[in-house]
Amino acid sequence: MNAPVTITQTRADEAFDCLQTAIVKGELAPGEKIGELDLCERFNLTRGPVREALGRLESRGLLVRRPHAGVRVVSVSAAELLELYRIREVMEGLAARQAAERMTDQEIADLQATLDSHEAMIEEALGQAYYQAEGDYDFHHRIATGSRNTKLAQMLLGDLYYMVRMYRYRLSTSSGRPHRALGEHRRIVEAIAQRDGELAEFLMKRHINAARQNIERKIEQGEISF
Amino acid sequence: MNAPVTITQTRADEAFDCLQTAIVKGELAPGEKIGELDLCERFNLTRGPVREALGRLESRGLLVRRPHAGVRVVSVSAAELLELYRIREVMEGLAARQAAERMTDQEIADLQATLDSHEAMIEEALGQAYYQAEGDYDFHHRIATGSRNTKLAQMLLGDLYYMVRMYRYRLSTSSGRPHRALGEHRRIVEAIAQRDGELAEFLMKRHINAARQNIERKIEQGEISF
DNA sequence: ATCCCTTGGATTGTTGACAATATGAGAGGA
DNA sequence: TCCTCTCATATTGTCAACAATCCAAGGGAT
Repeated sequence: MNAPVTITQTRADEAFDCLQTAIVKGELAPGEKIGELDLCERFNLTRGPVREALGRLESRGLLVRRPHAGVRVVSVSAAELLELYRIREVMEGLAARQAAERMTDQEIADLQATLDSHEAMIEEALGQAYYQAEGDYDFHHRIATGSRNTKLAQMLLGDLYYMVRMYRYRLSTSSGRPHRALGEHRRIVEAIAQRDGELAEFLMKRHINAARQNIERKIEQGEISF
Repeated sequence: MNAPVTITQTRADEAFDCLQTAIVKGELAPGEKIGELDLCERFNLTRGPVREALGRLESRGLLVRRPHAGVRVVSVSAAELLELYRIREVMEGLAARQAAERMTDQEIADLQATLDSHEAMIEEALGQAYYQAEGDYDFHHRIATGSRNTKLAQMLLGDLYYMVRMYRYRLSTSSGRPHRALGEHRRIVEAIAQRDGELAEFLMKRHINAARQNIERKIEQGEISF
């Protein structure tokens, strides 16, 4: 009867998580060169696990490493960020379609519940950017897993979302957007609830396209520094 | 004046390449448990680099690792393989569209040239499965890079294609398919040459969808063992 | 003054040994 | 005969020292 609470994982996993969150939260700025022993001291780990974590992060595209020259946090240009949204558009469109076909009724109910909670947050918190961002992430997360497409979910959750979130922290969504986004979310869930995969895909693609255009506008207006 | 011929990269990269090709070529069967020491002896490397390579491969989804229990080559079920093609459909559709917008005239000419060479191979080699598979890979490879979408190309070339190729080796394309596939390739390139992104996307999606149905049929007919 | 080469220092890549843990065989009991 | 528990073994995870490589500062030549 071993306690399944064993959260120990492994040192390398620990390093991986720490590094990933540090990158996503912006504690390590894009383009910044990071030394291995700096990280070791920072997380109280030895070089072995840290090194393995660096390898994994590099393979996922969050870090870029040059042999013997150290690793840097990947710096994504404005153009590349927009390209990321183009990818999200097609992939999450597919996720929405498959989610409409495969999500359980329970999952759909939960999804609607989270939207209600998001709405409450927006109302009371005057559209606090943070809650909106987290809520948005939650929404897309659920749909990705709801697609029952292992690889698709893996690519979205393990690759793209981390990259997008990395830039969310400096891209506060514009004032009016949270409400509109919530509305779009509602319509997507509606389509899913009606098991209309085609419509869900269409709405999701339009939703992400709108988000992309929103960012594009901000870049043109110089509200973002890269 | 250092000789730039030293392609040695690093030991870990070497291990990574060896392992990847070994997996793709089927020398390490899906589901097979592989010990670190075995690999060390196999590639004449020490455990450090091998271990790092394992970490990277795991992060890319080609391996699955359980703490203290060893790593196994990922075994993809028939259903998951079909899901992979669903992902390819939307992602390569996007790639084709962007390639139509961004490829240089030279790249397009090269692409057409490779198709000619593929056709010659099919004619003379009686549709040798091997050439067809490699040619097909070449075609999709060029379009992915031609999209000028860094992340998209990275995901296709670094993740999906390896997984698909891994199963290509046991999925000899059906007799009539190479000719049909070549025709579809030609029409896609035609659309790209005319800078018709929308059409290129449509044709590419249909092309991959056809390939998926082809596999689905084979699975139903029990021609494939999983 | 500028450019190129050299050299010292620091950082990364690699190695082999040590510690922790899961797998499997075997003994004992129901 | 089957099941459970224990323990030995092999394999993995981790650590600290060694070797290889790049980067920057400094000196000399043009």
